[in-house]
Amino acid sequence: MPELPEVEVLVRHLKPLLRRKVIRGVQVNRDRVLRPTHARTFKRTLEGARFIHLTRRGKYLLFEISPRQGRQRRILLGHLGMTGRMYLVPSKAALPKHAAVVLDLGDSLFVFEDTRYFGRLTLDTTAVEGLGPEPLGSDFTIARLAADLARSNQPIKVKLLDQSLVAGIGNIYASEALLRAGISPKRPAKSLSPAGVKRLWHAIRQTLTDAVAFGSTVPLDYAGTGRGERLFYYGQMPDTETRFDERLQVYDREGKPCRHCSTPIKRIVQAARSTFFCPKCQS
DNA sequence: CACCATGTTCCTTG
DNA sequence: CCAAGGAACATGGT
Repeated sequence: MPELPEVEVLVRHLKPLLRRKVIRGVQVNRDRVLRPTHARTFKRTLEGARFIHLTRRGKYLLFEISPRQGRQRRILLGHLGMTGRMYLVPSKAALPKHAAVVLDLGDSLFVFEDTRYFGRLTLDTTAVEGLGPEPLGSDFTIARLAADLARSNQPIKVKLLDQSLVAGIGNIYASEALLRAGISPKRPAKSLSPAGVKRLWHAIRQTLTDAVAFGSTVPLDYAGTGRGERLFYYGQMPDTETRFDERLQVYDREGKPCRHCSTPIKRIVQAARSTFFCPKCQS
């Protein structure tokens, strides 16, 4: 579930639940997700620490924590990788098979579950230093996007996955944004016209904004009753029954009719990843 | 068994 | 030095 919209919704959900909570205990089941922090350091730093703020940067979660007395506030950096989830469960709840890290908050447990263990929960924050602007922030301007694209020969779809260009777009929303902009994923980044860049800029922001809005309508229940806890990547709207995948225009729709012109959606592989597009709507 | 998967990083090649 | 491509990471679904 991990692109910017999913992370944004998760952050909004967790923020009030974690505020001022003190970490009473730390259980690390998979050292790899702490990289490069050592389990010892991780436990020593977090035990007794208090959650102060939670923000998002690209696909990363930034937990600001206040360690035990005297020490400087620190950032605990989270990333969901491909299959990561973070949620709270009752203290006595059974833990999932792939619970990588569990934090005891006294009245509940914070669980970082990750089937494939590609995610992170670490005290090393260097990963966010190389990120480009927030796509929904004021630093991400049409002029900046145009200037950055003009220096790249990469196919535009591949370039959109470059987190130093703009932070937070992943494989699903890259295809979705390009359909919205009417631009072929195969076009070299530098070949986009000024008008094309402008359409892409709007498409990126609209696609992500819409996804966040959709996710915000999905009832999340991490409190432990066990239903609706799968985040909106797998969720559905309570009113319309619209499933997440039914909202997508091209992603994972190879061979199915384009929702705009009925032309079969095509799938190609770029940089070893699937790209979906409508050959008629995009050029 | 084969192939595919929401992501990032490292290594090789040019 | 940089750009681009591919493999690796690890597990599960179809």
